[in-house]
Amino acid sequence: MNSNRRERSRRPRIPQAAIRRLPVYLRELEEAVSGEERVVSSAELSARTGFTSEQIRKDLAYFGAFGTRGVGYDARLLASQIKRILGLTHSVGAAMIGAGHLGTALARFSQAEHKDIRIRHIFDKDPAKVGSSINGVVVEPVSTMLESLRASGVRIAVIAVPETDARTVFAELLAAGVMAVLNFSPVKLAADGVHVQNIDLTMELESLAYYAQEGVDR
Amino acid sequence: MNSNRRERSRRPRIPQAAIRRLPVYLRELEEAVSGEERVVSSAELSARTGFTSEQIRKDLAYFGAFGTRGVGYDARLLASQIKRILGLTHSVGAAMIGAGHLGTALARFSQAEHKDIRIRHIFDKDPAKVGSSINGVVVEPVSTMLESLRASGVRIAVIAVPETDARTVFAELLAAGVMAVLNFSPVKLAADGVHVQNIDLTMELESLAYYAQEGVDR
DNA sequence: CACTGTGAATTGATTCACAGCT
DNA sequence: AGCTGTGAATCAATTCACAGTG
Repeated sequence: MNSNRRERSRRPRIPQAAIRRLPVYLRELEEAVSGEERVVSSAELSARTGFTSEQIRKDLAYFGAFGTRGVGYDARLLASQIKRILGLTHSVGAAMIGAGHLGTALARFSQAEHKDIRIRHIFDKDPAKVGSSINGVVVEPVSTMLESLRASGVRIAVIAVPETDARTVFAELLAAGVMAVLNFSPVKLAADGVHVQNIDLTMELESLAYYAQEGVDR
Repeated sequence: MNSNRRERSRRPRIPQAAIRRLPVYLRELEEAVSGEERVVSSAELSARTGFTSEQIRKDLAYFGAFGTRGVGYDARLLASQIKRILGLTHSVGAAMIGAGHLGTALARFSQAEHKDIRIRHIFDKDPAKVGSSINGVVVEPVSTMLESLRASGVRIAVIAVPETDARTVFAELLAAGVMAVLNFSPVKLAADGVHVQNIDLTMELESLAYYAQEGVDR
C-alpha cells in the first residue's frame, strides 16, 4: 500500500541529494560571476565545492543540458537556471518558529547571508519576546501563527522550538499550508505531501564522540 | 590509489548512518529508564524515534547481541552499551570555535542539554568577545587555540566561524590533534584520518525552496 | 509465542568510463 | 582537444522475510 510516487514529469526522478547540492553550486556560480569569470567547467566547480566533477555534471543533467561540450557552463546562465529550478527567481518567504538562542541565530544568519530566502515571520510563545524585533522582523505570538501564515501565504518554515512543542507546532504548520520544513527539534517529524528536513543537533554532536576514539575507522 | 580502508576489527564495517543514530537511541533509552520502563523492544524504540524497528535492530547488531529474543532490550543495559560504543562513559570535552550568534547558541544549547559532551573551550578572534563568558566558559583568543587545545587534549571541535576563516581554523585544529569536527561553515572540509561532519545551513534552507514549489515530488 | 538477529533483495547514490559535440 | 552528458558498474544504506531462541 505504498504511496506510489507518481512519475509526474518525463524526467528520470531526481535524487534528493542532488537537489540539496544545487544551492551550493548556485553560491559558487554567483561568486564566479561577481568575479570576472564567464565560463565555468565542472572541474572548476568541483575544486570550489568539494564535490566530484562527475557528480556535478550528473546533478545538472537531471534538469537539462546546460553546458557546452568542450567548453563548460556559462556561469550567469547556469546560475539563473538553478534559480529557476529551485524556485528562487523571486525572493521566497519563510517563517521561523522559536525565537530562542538558536532561532534568533538562524534568523540573523539567514537575513544576513541570503537574498533568496527571506524570513518574513518569527513566532514565539513567550510574551516577553513578542513585539521585540530581530533584524527588522517583529516577533509574533505563536497563538496567531495559523492565521498569520495563511494570510501571507508562506510555504517554508524552520522549527527551532523545544522538543515539547515541536509536534503541535508542526501540526499547525501543516494546517497553515506549509510545504517544506527545516526541523531543528530532536523530534523526527514527517507527513505526506510535505518535505521535512530534520537536523538533530544532539545527534550530530554526540556521534562525533565515536570518531574521537582511538582505533576507530574514520 | 584509493586509501584502502583497513579492516581493523573483526566486525563487518559499520555504516556511518548507524553510528549517527546511536545518540538518538541513547536519548530515548535514558528517557525510558527515567520513566518506569525496564525492557524496551525495537518496536517501541521505533515508535519513539521514527526509525524502523528492523533498522534499529540492525544498527545495534553491528556492535553485538544486546537483546533477549522474545523479550526485548534491557533499557539500562542497552543505554550503557551505547555509551560505551560512543566513548561516552565519561563526559567528553569539546571546543567551540566562533562565539558569534551561531556559536553562542550552539554552546548554550549543548551545555543545557547534554552531560555527555561538554564544551570546555570557546574561541573567538574578536578581542571584544575574549574574556566574556558563555554558560560558565570563558572565551579565549583564537591566537592561543593551538596550545590551549594541546594542553587540554580535546579531540572534538565545532567550527562556527565565517567562511573566510574556516580553512585556517581547520588546519590549526588538525595540528592540535583534533579527531572529529562538526563544521557549520559553508566550506566543505575534509582530511585523512579525521572525521568531519559538514552542515551547510544555506544549503539546508535554500533547498527547501525546491520542495515548496507546486507540482514537485516531495 | 514474541521478539531478536541476520542473510538476501532492493533501493538509492556515487563513481567509472567513454561516446558525443563543438 | 576538451569538456559535457550518460549508461553501466559499484558502493552504501534500507527493507524484507524468516530462522533462531529465550
